[in-house]
Amino acid sequence: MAGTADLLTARLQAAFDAMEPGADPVVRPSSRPGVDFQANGAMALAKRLGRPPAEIAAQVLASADLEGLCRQAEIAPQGFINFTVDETFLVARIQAQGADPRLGVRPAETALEVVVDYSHPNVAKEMHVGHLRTTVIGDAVCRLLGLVGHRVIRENHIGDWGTPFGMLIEHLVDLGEEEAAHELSVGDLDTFYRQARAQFDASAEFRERSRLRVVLLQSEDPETTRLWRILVDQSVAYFQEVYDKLGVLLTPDDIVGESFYNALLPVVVEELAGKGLLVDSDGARCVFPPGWANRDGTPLPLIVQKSDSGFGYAATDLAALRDRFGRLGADLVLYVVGAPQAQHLAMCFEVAHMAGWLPNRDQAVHVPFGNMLGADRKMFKTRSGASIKLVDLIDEAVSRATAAVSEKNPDLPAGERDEVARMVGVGALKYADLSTDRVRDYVFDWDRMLSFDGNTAPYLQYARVRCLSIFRRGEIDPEPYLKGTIPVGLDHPAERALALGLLEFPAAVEATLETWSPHKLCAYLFEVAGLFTTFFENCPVLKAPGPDARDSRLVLCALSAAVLGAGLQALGIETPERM
RNA sequence: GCCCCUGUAGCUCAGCUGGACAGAGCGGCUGCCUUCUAAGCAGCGGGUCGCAGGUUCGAGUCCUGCCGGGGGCGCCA
Repeated sequence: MAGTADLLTARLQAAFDAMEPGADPVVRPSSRPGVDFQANGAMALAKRLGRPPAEIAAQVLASADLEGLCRQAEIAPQGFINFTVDETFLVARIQAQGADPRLGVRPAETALEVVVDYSHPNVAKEMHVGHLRTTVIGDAVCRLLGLVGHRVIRENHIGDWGTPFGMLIEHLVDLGEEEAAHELSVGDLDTFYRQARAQFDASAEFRERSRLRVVLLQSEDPETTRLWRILVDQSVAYFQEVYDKLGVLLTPDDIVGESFYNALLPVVVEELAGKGLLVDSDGARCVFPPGWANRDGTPLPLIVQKSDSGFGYAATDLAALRDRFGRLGADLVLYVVGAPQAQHLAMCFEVAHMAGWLPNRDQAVHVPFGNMLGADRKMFKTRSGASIKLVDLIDEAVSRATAAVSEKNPDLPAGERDEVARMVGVGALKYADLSTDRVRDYVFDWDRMLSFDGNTAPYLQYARVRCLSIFRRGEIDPEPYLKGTIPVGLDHPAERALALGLLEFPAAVEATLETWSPHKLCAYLFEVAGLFTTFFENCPVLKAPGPDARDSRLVLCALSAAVLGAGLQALGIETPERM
């Protein structure tokens, strides 16, 4: 089911083609009173054809078939064509949307195999605020991809390898396995890591042990591997606790850590060398993709193998690309990774393309995001300057929401109150992250994200609850109202505006996926919530003028709840039935 | 020095890939609860869209150059 604007475009296309093949009608929603959409394409044509815009517009209108779609079409002197959509058309669309379990969202023409690389915490290191955005945005992207029928392969590329593991394993040995496992299982990863670091800095003997341990790890010494496995397993269990709290799709099965690619690294080097891409530079084996320059203007290398023969992270990233397009048969790989990695990823993509692993450059996409900032517009940190644990952030969101829910609705039973508070608190945290353009830094503000006013999760959740409460109050089952069999009238402007808004849901989903920008869906849902509350204020439902008006309005309520619910779910935000 | 991102109301953010007078929330001011949840709604006030040029019938949106903020630029990941 296409958006109304798309349908109008399709109707106008032939008329525009007749003027100039391929001419774009440029249909946009209109903000003018009484006008639903406008077509701006006549002006551009007028210039090219050397004729007055209004004349072009008139000719377009004369030949376009708008039967059953538009009640009215008017030409403004500048050449805008203003359309008012036919009410019976709107009603039919509303009924069709309600009857469609997908609410009009069209499956993608071709279902793709999409790998989404996101979250990627580090073993034996605390998950902190820096992991929130990648995890939350990645989760929303996965859900949206699934919504339109793509096959999604989540890959959590955790940091489970590298020289720090010598130090971490030695610290584990010093602590004793049981004590270490205990410490890690309570989630005190920061302390564990800091202690290891402190030992490393303080003791030459420890440094030497750590160095030797790295060698043992790399040579797959069984005992060392066993100790390493303890660190990984404990950390993965801890990550899962955080993911469960956050309500994201990730599971331990999605983990494909850096170590997974170890065996492939020599293959990567071999194949690059075989294609003549590898250049020895100061002892390191590098690829120099064209177009990147160094500080001094010399070509910038992607270092695949360091001069000490160790592999850099570029090698791992290349191996992952090779694996994803080769073994996994991916059509598309998305990297939900912070903006600072842009150059690194672009170089990896370029090299993978040169090596023939990445068929087309546009099949690997960096989905970058900016930082979370504190009120002082600096990196979000605690007063003491430490990074904030993600669990603490989640817990505080829930506790703040608990306070708010208790205050606003003291009648909720304690059990339900806690559940609602969890949905509201976590939802608010996630929505704050999703609702602004991801490439920009955003300012973290508890009060704003938990506010019930404005573009927030609680406001949207509440708008949906208001829809549902009408059914509860009237002891009405909403289900029959989504069958598309109940007559709908759109006499009141608020009803009409709401209907037009609800019909844009599929278009909003598509626009969101086009640029991997969850904030577009957020903005749409906020708009729908606003349209609904206006309708709610102006159009009594249970006390409607008559049974027909009541049923008609119940259809709008049911569909509003469905669209808000589906939209929030697609963003990974839970939807309470009461608040 | 080169490259990437960014600059819109006092604050936080939208602005649908160039369309009609730039929108929303918060904060400020004013109204609205015996009526489906006031966790809400309606209204008022508030912007030379960083600056200067350019392209265009039309620019917050595209191009160039400055200014301010953030980030990246060879063996950490």
